[in-house]
Parts: sequence; C-alpha cells; structure tokens
Amino acid sequence: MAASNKRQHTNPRQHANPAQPPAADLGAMVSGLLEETALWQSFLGTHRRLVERLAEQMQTDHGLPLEWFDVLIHLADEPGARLRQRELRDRMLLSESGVSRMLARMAAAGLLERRPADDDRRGVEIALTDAGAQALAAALESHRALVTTSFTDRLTATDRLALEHILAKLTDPAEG
Amino acid sequence: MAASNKRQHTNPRQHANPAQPPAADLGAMVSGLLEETALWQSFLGTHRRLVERLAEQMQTDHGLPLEWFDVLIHLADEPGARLRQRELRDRMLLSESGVSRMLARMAAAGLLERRPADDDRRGVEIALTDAGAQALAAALESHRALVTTSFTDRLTATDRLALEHILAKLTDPAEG
DNA sequence: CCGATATGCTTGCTCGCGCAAGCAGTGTAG
DNA sequence: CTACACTGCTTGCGCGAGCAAGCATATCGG
Repeated sequence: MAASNKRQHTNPRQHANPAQPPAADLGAMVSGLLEETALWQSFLGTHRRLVERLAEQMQTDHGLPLEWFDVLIHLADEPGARLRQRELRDRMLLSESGVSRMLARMAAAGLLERRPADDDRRGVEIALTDAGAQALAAALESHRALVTTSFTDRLTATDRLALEHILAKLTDPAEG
Repeated sequence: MAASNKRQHTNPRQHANPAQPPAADLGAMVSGLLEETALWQSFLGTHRRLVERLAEQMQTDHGLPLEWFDVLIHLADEPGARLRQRELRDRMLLSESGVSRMLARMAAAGLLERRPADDDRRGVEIALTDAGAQALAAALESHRALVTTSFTDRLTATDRLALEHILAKLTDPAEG
C-alpha cells in the first residue's frame, strides 16, 4: 500500500542544489504524502464543512457567532450559570486575551454580565443574563437539530461508537 | 439513551418572560444538548489539538505557516508545479482575497512566482520556485512523520477504514 | 465591430485573534 | 509588616481573514 506515483511531474526549474537533497522526485514525494494523508485531509475537509454550516446557521438564524453560542452553552451548563473567566478559557481552547475580548463583546451585547469574583478579586466572574438565557434558548433547538441532521443522524450507532474510540485514541496526549 | 439530566441547575434570574418560552429548564436542555453532541464536541477538540500540533511543528521547525505548506503541496502536486489562482482557491476553501494575499506574501518570501496566465490574462498563474521546492522538500518528511505518529499510526487499519466511511457519510452534500 | 455582462484578481476597510507588556490583587518568605 | 513572586485580566500592537468595491480582461448579443 505504499505510495504509487500515478502522476508524471516535470519538476520546475530543477537545478540540483547540493545543499538540500534536490528533491529530484518532489512530485512523487508529494503525491506519496497526499496518499498517505488522504484520510487526514478528509478529516480536515469534513470538519471545515460542518463547522461552516453550523456557524452560518447560527449567524443567520440567530444573529450569533457560533463561538458566542458555545460560551453560552458552557455558561448555562454551570450550576448557577456562573463561571470564572479562567475556567472558560480552558474549556474554549482560546487565548486569554481572546476570551477577554469576546466576553467584553458579549457583555456589551447584553448576553452576560461580568463582575469581580467574590473570593478572588483579581478574577472576573461571568453570569448569564436574561437576554443571554433567552438567546441560548432560542438557538438551542435549531442548533441541536442541525448537529443531529448533519452529524449524528448520518452515522449508525456502530459508526458513532467507532468514532468515539477513534477520537479517544487521537486525543491521547502521549506523543508518538 | 436520551438526555438524562444528571445535574441540578438553578436557573439564573428566572423571570418567566412570556415572549420566549421561558426556558424553564435551560440547564436541563443544555446538558441534554451537551450529551447529544458530546461526540461532535470530541470531534472538534480532536481536530483542534491535531491542527495546533501540526501548525506549531511546521512553524517552529521550518518557519512555515501550515497554510503555506498546504499551498506548496497543492502546487507541487500539479503537473509542472503550476496552478491557476482560482483553482487553488477552490482547493483551499479560502476566500478569494485571502488566497490573493497569501500568495502575495509567499511570492514576496520567494517561495513561488506569479505571472499572468497565458490563456487568460485576467488570471494569475503561480509556479513553484526553487526556494519553494526546497522549502517543501525540507518540510515534507517531518510533516508526514508527524501526521503519521499523531494520526495514522494511532489507528488500526480497521479504524482507518471505519473513519473513512464515517467521513464520507458526513461529507455527503445532501442536507438532512 | 461595439456595448453589456461576466470573470479573475486586487485593495480598502473592519474585525477578531495571539503575543507581550502592563496592572491590580493574592500568596509567601523574612 | 514589607518585599517579592505569581495570577487573572486587560490592552496596544500587528497580522491575517472576509466583504465589498474597483479594475482589467474575456465573452456574448446585436
């Protein structure tokens, strides 16, 4: 199953620089790589398409960036719908400044409130406002529906189980 | 396997606005959503981690943004290592202006050349330079290696086949 | 041949991100 | 108590992205 170079590549302006291996067969190497990583490319493409679709729906149907919705979800999932900014940052895999500014925008939009945390006054605690809860409630169903139709329902139970295992393996922090 | 609301949520400042369904049980709905979409969340997280790792390696080891590398790959995979900008745009799922400027930067960095296409002088044709080919050749192996160890090798052949099918189902353009 | 429309690309604008520096509050050692 | 390191957040900066407008070329209808 090794790379079978199907294509003929004329290498552009080949001048055989001795400093680097001159990539005499760059084309073959590339198509080899593409074959080997075809599955990965497919993974990337699928991810991109799905996220795009979800983001677009969230934006057009509810006027909400998908990331905001994500914040609202995480927030509402906390007891009391309150969360320390630091906590959110971890959950979101977003930079500290990114979170800070996103929350500032969301607060400006009235979706949440920010105030100094009681126990540590350096920290900021965010809490869902009515408007935030309503926005979330309004968007929840259609988002869930789209995830369901675009993702969950396209897979059989077996598929889902397999995918779960696969993702678990890929997420494993141990480096190769 | 439906949503079993494991958690007790006190809904914040609940004031039963009649305009929207008051989301009396927002917390339950949210945890329901999170359960239902857990697999999707996992997919997102896995994607993010892997891409981050690949991008970081490409940047630190080869001084190349992963997107540039991608361009080089696509370019080298074309016969003659030449490609119309429009073609690239489709392959990259990136906006027209995005591609235009990325290519401008890459040309400035000497990795490729741009010149008006022969057959249609509105169009721009890009071609790999020596430097581009060398950069690509230099990065190819370690990138492939990292994809292999972080992705391919973590999965069994069965896993990979299953994933292939799964991704195919998810990519299917038919909307739910 | 000429005008109208379409296409491929570029550019001005604005936006959100990450990095690094800065700032206020916390915790710790002497 | 005071000095010092640390933490959580904010902010200035620069960058890359998308959108929309603009420009040159191509193409089609008359």
